[in-house]
Amino acid sequence: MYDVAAHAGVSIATVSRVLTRPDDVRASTQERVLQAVRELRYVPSGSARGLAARRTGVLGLFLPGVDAVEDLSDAEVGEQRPVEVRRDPAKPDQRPGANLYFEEVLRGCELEAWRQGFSLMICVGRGRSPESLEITLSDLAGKVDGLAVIAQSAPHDVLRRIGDSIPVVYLAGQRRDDDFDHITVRNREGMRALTEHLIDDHGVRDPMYLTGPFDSPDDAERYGGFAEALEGRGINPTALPVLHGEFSRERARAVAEDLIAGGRLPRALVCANDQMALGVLDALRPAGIRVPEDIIVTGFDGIDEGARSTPRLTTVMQPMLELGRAAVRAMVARVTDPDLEPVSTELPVTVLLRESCEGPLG
Amino acid sequence: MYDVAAHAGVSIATVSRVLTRPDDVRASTQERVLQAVRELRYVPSGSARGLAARRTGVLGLFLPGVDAVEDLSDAEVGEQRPVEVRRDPAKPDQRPGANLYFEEVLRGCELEAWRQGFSLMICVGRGRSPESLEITLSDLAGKVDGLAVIAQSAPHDVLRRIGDSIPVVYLAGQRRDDDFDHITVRNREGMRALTEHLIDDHGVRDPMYLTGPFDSPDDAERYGGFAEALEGRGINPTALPVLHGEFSRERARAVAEDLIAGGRLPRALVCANDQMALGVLDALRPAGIRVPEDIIVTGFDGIDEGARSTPRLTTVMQPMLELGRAAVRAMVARVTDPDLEPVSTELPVTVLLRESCEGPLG
DNA sequence: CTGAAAGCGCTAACAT
DNA sequence: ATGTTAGCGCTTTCAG
Repeated sequence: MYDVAAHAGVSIATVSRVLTRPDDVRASTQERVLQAVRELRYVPSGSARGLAARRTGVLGLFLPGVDAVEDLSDAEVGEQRPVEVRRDPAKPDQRPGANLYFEEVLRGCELEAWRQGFSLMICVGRGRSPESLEITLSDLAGKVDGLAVIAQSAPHDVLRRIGDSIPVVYLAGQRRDDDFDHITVRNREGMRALTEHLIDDHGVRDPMYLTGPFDSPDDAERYGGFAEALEGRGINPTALPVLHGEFSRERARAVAEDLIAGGRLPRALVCANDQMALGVLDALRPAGIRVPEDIIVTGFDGIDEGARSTPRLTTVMQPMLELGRAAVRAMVARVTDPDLEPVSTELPVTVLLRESCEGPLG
Repeated sequence: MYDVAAHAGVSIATVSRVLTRPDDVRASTQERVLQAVRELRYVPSGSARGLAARRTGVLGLFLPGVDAVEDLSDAEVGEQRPVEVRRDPAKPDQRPGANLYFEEVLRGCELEAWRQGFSLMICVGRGRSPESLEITLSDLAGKVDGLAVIAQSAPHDVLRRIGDSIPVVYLAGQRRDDDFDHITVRNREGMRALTEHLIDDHGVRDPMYLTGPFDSPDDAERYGGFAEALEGRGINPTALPVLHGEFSRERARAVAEDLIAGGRLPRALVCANDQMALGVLDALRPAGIRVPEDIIVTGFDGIDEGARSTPRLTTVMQPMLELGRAAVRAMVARVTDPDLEPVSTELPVTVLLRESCEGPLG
């Protein structure tokens, strides 16, 4: 920067101004400085800026570790053959489809961060020990102006610690009485609306529910909405069987296969996420059971694949991109004004009625 | 940090040491410092560290802008109804499936960065003017120790400029004689091996090729491999029709429909990517044309969906995760030793033979 | 093994 | 509109 200043015949302060508030500088001077910047290939140091300005212009997104720290080989690529040819028979899907979910949030964060002139740093909370997690997080916290954390990727007490050095916003998961912003999605209302549709418009009286993991607050909310809808229509939800699919396509398929074998298929199978609903379809298809004529199947999430399956999947679409964007907006608001009251936002969802309950659509 | 030092009864230098090279400090002192850190909820400033140490511990990944700066609303969420219910008839897919590709690279980068103790900053090159792109990039460059850039997301001259302040590694795309590392994938060899399999093991003599955009260097390589295989078997590739699908599932479907209508289906349709191959299957299915009995269809990329389509898609799998990891390794190597010769790495691919050419697999 | 001191490259008053 | 100057919070010699 000193070089640039010298080259342009101005002081470093002017260079700084040209780069941060160009309007405070005469156009001719500006031009000269920019010229020097270009000639000298000057790239301003983010660290120095961050230090001096007390804000880095970076926001952080902390995601739960989906991948189980896979093969940690240091792969010496040179040795391998350039092409390998092999047969690839079908295998159960291995990757948890859950990441599709987060990728959309990520896109939303990046998009909004960009709009607001911030950079985005991402960090995946890989298992390891609690301490290493804490170090990772605190390290991250030191580099950003605000941190968005996806539910269940880090313990609340650690977040609270970080929360008093920078704004933290908690995404999805359980709403708790913390000192940070909280953004969730209307899981309950979405599932209730969907279930009511099934009851009111399709005359379903005995839907089965296929749940996810026990510790999923999202799923708990969804089941709550399901139960509420039934109760509101005079149906006792506790009398209905609940199945367990762990949010996994494969597990759901197995569960559905059991149902088929036992001849215990209900009129409708309400799944706590799309992956499981797809798994159910996987089981139904070869058995020759028609959807929705013989059985209605519904999902939750609104993943892309559900819009292309056969039949196309009725589901509740979560605004994942908006989740990310809202997170960034919340952080930016708080960076601007650090002592705002913590706010709790619940984003709207959309029930998408498709073929798996409606049959062929126009 | 001064507080921590005071609290622990040591100098700031010692605090620094405990946090960066714990082994240089007596265990008891260390413990005292760590204690103070915890009590004071101290989070070290990344900016200050970066400035003093001359390295930020952050790597950057620059991706091409896939999303067309969608609705830039500032969405006041409060006003919306919590649930909307609506019918959702099938529509052509809108999102370019291409991002799936990059998400995998991103995962690879994040994984390897984490392993190497770096953070990862991501930045999407949203259209805009060339200057704004340059500003974005230079801004990013100032915040990281190294930058990985995915092909075609930024002009080479800008990258060169950045390249002399920090290491730049170029991913995929055309191999050029630049001053930075370059990591690609064996597009040519992969497509050649696949095509040879079709000729040698399935007796195909007149495959049609479905290309992507004209300006895709990846596609050019792939077509090159295709042509080489034919020539090597005494078939003249220029005598064979080439179709244009723009890497789009919808376009490919339309093209295939034309072919069907015209009764001009070849024995095999070799697609330059998986999305197009899936589009072809979309067209073939309702027409009652059997794959692979009536026509063989192949893709390229190895996206998840191809492993689950009906029939499952024969393809060439690109090591996207490895691409990301290799990029990070290259950057780290260069951060360690800045004046290494630029290296050019070509990652191996795998031809995955599945039902769309082999028929039912064990 | 620990402390003292000199910056790292910028921004933000404050002057002019 | 531009220059001067005092740090920002840390790492890193260099002594001890």
